[in-house]
Amino acid sequence: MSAEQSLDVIRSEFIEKTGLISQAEGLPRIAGRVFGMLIFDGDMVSFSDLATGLQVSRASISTSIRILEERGLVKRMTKPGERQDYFQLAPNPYATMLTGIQKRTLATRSEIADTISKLPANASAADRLAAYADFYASLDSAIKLALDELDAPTTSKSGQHPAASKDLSDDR
Amino acid sequence: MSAEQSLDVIRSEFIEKTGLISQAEGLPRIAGRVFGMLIFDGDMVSFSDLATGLQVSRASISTSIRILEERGLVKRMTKPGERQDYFQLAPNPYATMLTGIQKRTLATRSEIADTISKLPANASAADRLAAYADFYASLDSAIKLALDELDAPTTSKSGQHPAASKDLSDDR
DNA sequence: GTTTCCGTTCAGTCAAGACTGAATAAACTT
DNA sequence: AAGTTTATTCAGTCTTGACTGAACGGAAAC
Repeated sequence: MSAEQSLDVIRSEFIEKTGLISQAEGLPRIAGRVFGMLIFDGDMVSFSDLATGLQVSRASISTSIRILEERGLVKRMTKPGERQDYFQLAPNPYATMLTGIQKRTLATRSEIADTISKLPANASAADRLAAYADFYASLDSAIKLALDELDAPTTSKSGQHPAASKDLSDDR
Repeated sequence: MSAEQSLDVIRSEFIEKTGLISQAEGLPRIAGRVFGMLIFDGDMVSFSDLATGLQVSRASISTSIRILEERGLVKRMTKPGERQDYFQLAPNPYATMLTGIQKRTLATRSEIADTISKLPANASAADRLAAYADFYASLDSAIKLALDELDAPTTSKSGQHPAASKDLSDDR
């Protein structure tokens, strides 16, 4: 089962994928599908395009868009002479996602540090708590690196990103 | 509100924190509290200690432990002459967590790559899909770095971890 | 063999939240 | 002003999954 697939099938499979992926990241599934549709269809997708294209109520589109806007992943646009709202991906949505993750990581890291600071000096738990904090510390510095890698302006003339050609099979 | 706090209060606040943190990471809250209790109380925490200490049903402890064991975060032990099971943190739980995250990241990365490979050469979506894939690529390499940082044996004689002394306020 | 102690499984309850339809609001058209 | 078109809000439904109590199974103690 393979060879050729119609672009429509590829497209809708991709949108379903992004729905599931985003769900795993903590977003509602529909918001993920909206995100996927914006990736695939590109600029200037209208509100009703989203509702009909994803076969979902306009109310769901409204709340999904709100969530995506709050997270800074999507930008709302208007066309002169048109009443509808149009949407597109925000400039660098992925860096924004990472920044959000970073914020959360930093918060939990400092909560742990807070507990450690309250601990009496002889507490036997201190070492294990420190290891727990270290985990979030290295997570934090890793995110920082990923951010650097991601929003490096990429001098090459195309919008091509640096990691695009990375070998996918080089795990560990 | 401050000055001194009893160790018990500090402990239970910490356990509640880990419950919430783990919930944000996708684990059930009780599993997070079990994890927190193992961090704080250390080796050899018995099954019934967990149930009574966290004030939850033994059934909940059972499933939480199962989840934590499946993820490789917790080890089950027994004491000679005792019928009860005892638990402690697995050797390097945080590296294991990262490995799990890495696995998922890699999976979604290859799903996106799969879609890209099916795309006709002239597809306008190609660039945006590539950027999406790049995001997971840099996430992946960041995780790899965090792993290196984490399970570096740390030559210093104590179990102290390298990032322990990192300045918490150096964000970006 | 019977009892006791533990852990697991399973059916059922409960709460959280995703999604919808209907009502509302706002802006433009006529 | 009345009527369209479009987005948001809100009450209600439905699904998912966390958690519990009770039944079960197995292993040691008696």
